[in-house]
Amino acid sequence: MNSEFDYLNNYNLNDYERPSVTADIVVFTIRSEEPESFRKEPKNNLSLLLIKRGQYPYKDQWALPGGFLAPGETIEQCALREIEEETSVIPTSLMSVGMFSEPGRDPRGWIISNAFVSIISSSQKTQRAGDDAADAQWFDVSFELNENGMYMLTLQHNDICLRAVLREEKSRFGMTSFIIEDNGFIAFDHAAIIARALTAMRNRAKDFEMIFDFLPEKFTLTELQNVQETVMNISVLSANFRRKISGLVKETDEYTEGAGHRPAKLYQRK
Amino acid sequence: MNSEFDYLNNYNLNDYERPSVTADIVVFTIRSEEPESFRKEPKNNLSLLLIKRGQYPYKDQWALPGGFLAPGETIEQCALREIEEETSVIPTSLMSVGMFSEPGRDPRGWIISNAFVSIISSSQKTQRAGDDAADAQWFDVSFELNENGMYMLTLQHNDICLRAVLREEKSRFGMTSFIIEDNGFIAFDHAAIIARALTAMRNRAKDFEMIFDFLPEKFTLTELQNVQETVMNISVLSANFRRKISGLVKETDEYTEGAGHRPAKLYQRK
DNA sequence: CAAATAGTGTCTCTAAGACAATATCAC
DNA sequence: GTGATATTGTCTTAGAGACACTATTTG
Repeated sequence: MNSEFDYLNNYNLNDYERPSVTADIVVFTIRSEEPESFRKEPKNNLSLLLIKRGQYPYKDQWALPGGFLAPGETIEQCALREIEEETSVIPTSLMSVGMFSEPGRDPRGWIISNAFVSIISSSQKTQRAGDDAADAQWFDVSFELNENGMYMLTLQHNDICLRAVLREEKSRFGMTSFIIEDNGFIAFDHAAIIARALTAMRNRAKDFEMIFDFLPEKFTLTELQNVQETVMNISVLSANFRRKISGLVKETDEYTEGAGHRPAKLYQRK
Repeated sequence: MNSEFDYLNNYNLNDYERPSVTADIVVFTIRSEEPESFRKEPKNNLSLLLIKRGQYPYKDQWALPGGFLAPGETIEQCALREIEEETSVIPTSLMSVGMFSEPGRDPRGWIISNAFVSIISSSQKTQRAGDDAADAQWFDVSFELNENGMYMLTLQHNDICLRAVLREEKSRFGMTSFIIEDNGFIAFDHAAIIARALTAMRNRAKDFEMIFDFLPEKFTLTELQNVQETVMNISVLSANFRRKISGLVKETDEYTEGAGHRPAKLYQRK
């Protein structure tokens, strides 16, 4: 009983209670509405993926895709596996936005969740999500601070409208946290996860990070600008956007065509 | 068997294997060396807390403070509890730097860890750590990129010198990851945790975040500048530092005295 | 030509970095 | 006065934001 081998052989993790661990993923994409005129550019909407729950708790309500961490995989692999199961698409990017471990957050028991942001580009068409018969749907996102200092999170899909109310919690440093005042029929604490994910993504999008992931490999600068504006819910002058982005992209010798106006050069990420 | 109550009562989380979950904390502080001349300002060192392991695995090697998540607490509460147990100090700030869940990272079994950065200010003297008889010691930190593209992490306490070699792993976005080439006798994957923690803290310190936590409530601007320089391992011009920090601090009407040179005004964080 | 987007030039203002100069204490 | 740090001023340059202007395609 003195060697490391003996010690580890007799070490029993079952002596301690253990939580179940899940990965929940906020999968974003950008969807375009049909333009009124053939010349006009389409209007973009930031959307996220929700799954209709088929079981208790929160049966028939909408929740983030996610699932339990399995032995032999990392939490990132778990997140990617769950996204693929729901969308049949493997996203190229994944960002952790922290752990949610508040006791009582899941009525089924002691379950803690690592939350992620992931982005599916407009070129990666997903069969499984979006079919009107399916239980996986894209919801248009709106997230705004109202005059009472409350954050309103609105998720909309056709006539389904989920509207959660959250309050920002000041923490010493680290990730911004949100407290749910009204979950708006979004399951579990997922409204708070979505709020944090949006905040984290918008922070990144300021420095032009993550915005490339919404687009195919080749894109026009206007498309890229539209992504940033849609994600951050702002509007910038194209001359300034082009100047600032110029160091992060490289030209190709291809152009768009047949758009009813001057063709645009296609760029790639540098 | 149709109601939510029945469903939850018969729901058994034990059907799935579960990992043990720990919080590991990189606790930083700044320690001052004695100046050569009574007039000179002391030289500052960035230090972090390591615990000498009394048991296998990695017996007699140095590891980060940390421990298992217990039922009824959040992962943040767990981290704070572990810091308090080791230092008898409750830090005012805590930042998550992500999950470490690589299978095989812990020889004892399936154990995943949420890593944190925490800061103890120079005014919060800790009895338990630092006593030469104790198993908890402050190690001076050096973390640099060498000419071969490898990151060298050096931790020093008196004649103990731990030197790990790491490689940066490019990930699509999110936190920077490091791969351990040589753990330098630092237990588990803690060298990679420390590397990520340092990177995250330095990124924050750029915008003057977290640097206040190293100091007491009232401080001189030179002290604050020294903290930023020590944490980031850079050197800036004081005139420019003062201009940039001016919006984040407020004056008090107190001054330092008896320092052998012009007194400095004390400031508070705004 | 009209509609619509693509792309360039330039003015102003702010902020960052470099550096010079002055202020004030303890001995 | 000397040594050391504290504090202010200002020059130059880089970058952001605003805005005006030109270019190019399709119906």
